[in-house]
Amino acid sequence: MGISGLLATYNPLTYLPLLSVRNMAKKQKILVVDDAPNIREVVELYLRREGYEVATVTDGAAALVATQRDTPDLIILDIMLPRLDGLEVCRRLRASASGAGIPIIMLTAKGEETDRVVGLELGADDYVAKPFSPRELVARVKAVLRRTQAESTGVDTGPTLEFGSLLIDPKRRTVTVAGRQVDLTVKEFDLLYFLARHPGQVFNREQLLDHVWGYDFYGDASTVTVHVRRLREKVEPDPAQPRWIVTVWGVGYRFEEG
Amino acid sequence: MGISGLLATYNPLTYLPLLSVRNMAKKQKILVVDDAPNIREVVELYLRREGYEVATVTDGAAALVATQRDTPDLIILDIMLPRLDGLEVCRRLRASASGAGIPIIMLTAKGEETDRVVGLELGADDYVAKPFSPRELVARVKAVLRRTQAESTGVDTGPTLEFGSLLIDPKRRTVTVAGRQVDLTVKEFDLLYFLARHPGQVFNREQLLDHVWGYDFYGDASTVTVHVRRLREKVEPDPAQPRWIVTVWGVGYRFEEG
DNA sequence: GAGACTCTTACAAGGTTCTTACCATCCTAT
DNA sequence: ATAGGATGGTAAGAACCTTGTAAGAGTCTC
Repeated sequence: MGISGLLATYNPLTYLPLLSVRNMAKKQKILVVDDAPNIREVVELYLRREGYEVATVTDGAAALVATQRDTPDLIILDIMLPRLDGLEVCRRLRASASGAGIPIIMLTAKGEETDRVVGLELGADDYVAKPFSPRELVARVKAVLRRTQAESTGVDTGPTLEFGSLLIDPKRRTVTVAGRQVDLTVKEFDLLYFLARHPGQVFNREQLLDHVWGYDFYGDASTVTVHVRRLREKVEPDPAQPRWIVTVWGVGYRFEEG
Repeated sequence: MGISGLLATYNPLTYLPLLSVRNMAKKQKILVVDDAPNIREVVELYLRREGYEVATVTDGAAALVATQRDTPDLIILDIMLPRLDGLEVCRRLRASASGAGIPIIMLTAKGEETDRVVGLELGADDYVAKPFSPRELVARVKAVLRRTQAESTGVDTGPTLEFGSLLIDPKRRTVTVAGRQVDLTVKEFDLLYFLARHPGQVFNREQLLDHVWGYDFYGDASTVTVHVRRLREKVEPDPAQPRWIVTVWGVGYRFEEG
């Protein structure tokens, strides 16, 4: 008996407070495709715990059938599969009318770096390397769903923001201060745009790392400090007396509108 | 010289190891599970240096017991262990109600039947291959804690409170009195927000220390007095005749609505 | 109304957190 | 390859907050 037996025996689902997929009216369906039973079960467990509806299949051919039948909201696809491998499944889904729009997260074994490129080229939305933590997978699932659903509702790039003489245009990725265009680097822009999209709200450095740098950033919180400094240097009329990017002592930073 | 002079001699703050775990008031506990004494020592040393509280055990069974007893914030778990190996410990923790939420970092020996292990390792939040640098391990610990804490604390800032012309917004960490924004320090804000969340209820200074400063604060009750004073200075229209933060003579303070 | 207790106010010391400047590393485009 | 920019990290100093003490004002009790 392997992991599956044990897990079944101690099924923790019973105790867990089901925290929810936000205020989604209906449960979202996820299809898990992997030939290893233990992976299927662990992934299923964690996704259910988050309130998703989960179906599992063990090979590529079955994946195609299940997609047709169930029209899942997202597919988690192992690359190494019997009969029809993950890349091929991905290719066929993208070619088909019904499967083209469904987001896919690929599972790859460690060291198969090349698969990432191929997978993403074929239209996968994200990829996760084994061994992965279920928590991470869940985070990615949420991120991908958020992204793709935002896209389908037309909020591709956010709106242009304006605060007095400060103009932030996400489409062009440019910032204008008092009519003068300012060149920001990628991180600088992302940081500014994130803060400005939540005016008034205080974020500590850890939260900013999560939102701007991403879930899988191994780094120090001082990174945020440095970027804030450089951002102020470029954007603020008087960097020592910031008007927009304000320090909240002992907590973090806040974007202050005009 | 009175009692106060004597008390000053024993000022407890002087002795406290004032290591900082960032802006978290409480020290975080980490459980290290490894049978190799030198690894335990090095890891413990580096983690303590970063301000974490560290416990160590040498085998899997002890790890389960220690987890139950201490409820650590994170577990560092070697795979190769006597009695009960790391994978099994991980599995059982994930299946238990109390251990399911605790993040785990696995230590794996390099080149150790990677393909087989890959499937079984699921359930940990991160993996570090031996030999590893202590710096890297510390970086990973921080990253994992950041992720998991963002999950749990990210959503639950309390509600905005309103009492007549007084507005308390925990998301922005600002207070508005009669339309005018007032800047509060961390402690001032926490104190006000705590009192305002329990309107009418009287708290003595010790209770306020417990709730706002934390259970592990060794300090004088006069601290509360000083903070109440400054809070009134900033928030009350007439600090000498407080309208909201009222003194209950001989007992403590109470927040009075409108 | 006096004494004792409690609270308010002002202030200084010490610690923590932020800013600033600088350096190392990585990536990219020439 | 190499130069340049972008990014991430570190250390010193400044700015600010926190906290304890002491003196003065207020309040309760006898």
